[in-house]
Amino acid sequence: MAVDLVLAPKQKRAAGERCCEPVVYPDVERDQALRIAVVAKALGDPIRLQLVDVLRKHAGKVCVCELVPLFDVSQSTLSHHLKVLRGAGIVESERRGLWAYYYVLPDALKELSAWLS
Amino acid sequence: MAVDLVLAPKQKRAAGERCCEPVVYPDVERDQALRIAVVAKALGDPIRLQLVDVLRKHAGKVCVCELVPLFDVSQSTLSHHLKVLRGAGIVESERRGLWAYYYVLPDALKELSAWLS
DNA sequence: TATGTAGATTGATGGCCGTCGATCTGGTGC
DNA sequence: GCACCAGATCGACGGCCATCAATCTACATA
Repeated sequence: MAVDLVLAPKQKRAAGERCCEPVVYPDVERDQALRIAVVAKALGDPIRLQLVDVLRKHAGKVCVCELVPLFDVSQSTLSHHLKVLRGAGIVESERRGLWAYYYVLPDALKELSAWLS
Repeated sequence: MAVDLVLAPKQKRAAGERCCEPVVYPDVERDQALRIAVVAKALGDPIRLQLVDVLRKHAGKVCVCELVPLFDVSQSTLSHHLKVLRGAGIVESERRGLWAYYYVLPDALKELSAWLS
């Protein structure tokens, strides 16, 4: 119970010895780290990564009906992945009649890319 | 072009109308996509992202005891995150006496970074 | 109107993830 | 030997994720 108020110098590191250089606080702020992590997390699935790859290599907007046969998952699963990418702000969609077109937002990957460099 | 050469009767697309450009297969192979996704997934957590940020900004190797107070999680949780990063091939560790030092592997983020550019 | 179609949504399921306290490991110093 | 320490590992818990078949929603065409 009664603890010695004084934080005794239980520092045992031998004279002059330090484990390493002084503390360095993260350069990226918490908000920024969160934003970047959200994008990275969305890219953290092989199918979503390849989805973004296809959309990026394609100048225009790609119809979902062209995307589905490229992958070995059901249509509903692919739709889910596209929704996740939309939620992360990486892609956007546009409806034309029966078809839906997806495209990568220009600046979506900029912050992550910049942080990596 | 040669659009009209009709294949199946079920095709309902109005004359000459197509949903979009022809199919484009993913540029990144499945193996490569998987490797990149593994790295992205590991970075998909704010704490791990900031961990990598600190280690990267630091030239040498950083002691775990300096990392723990930077984050609002328990020591065991931080140790877990470091293990995940190690599993993804992003960081490596080295023991010196009681202390453990972590550092970013030089080429760890190269493939992801290259893909983003 | 009725039928067919593209794509989104729902609900269920099994597995994985982030977090913690507690414990274990092995190196240090008395 | 013994006590202490840094860091890894364990076991458990709650929540989130990837997947599917089934269903729903618009739109298009007859």
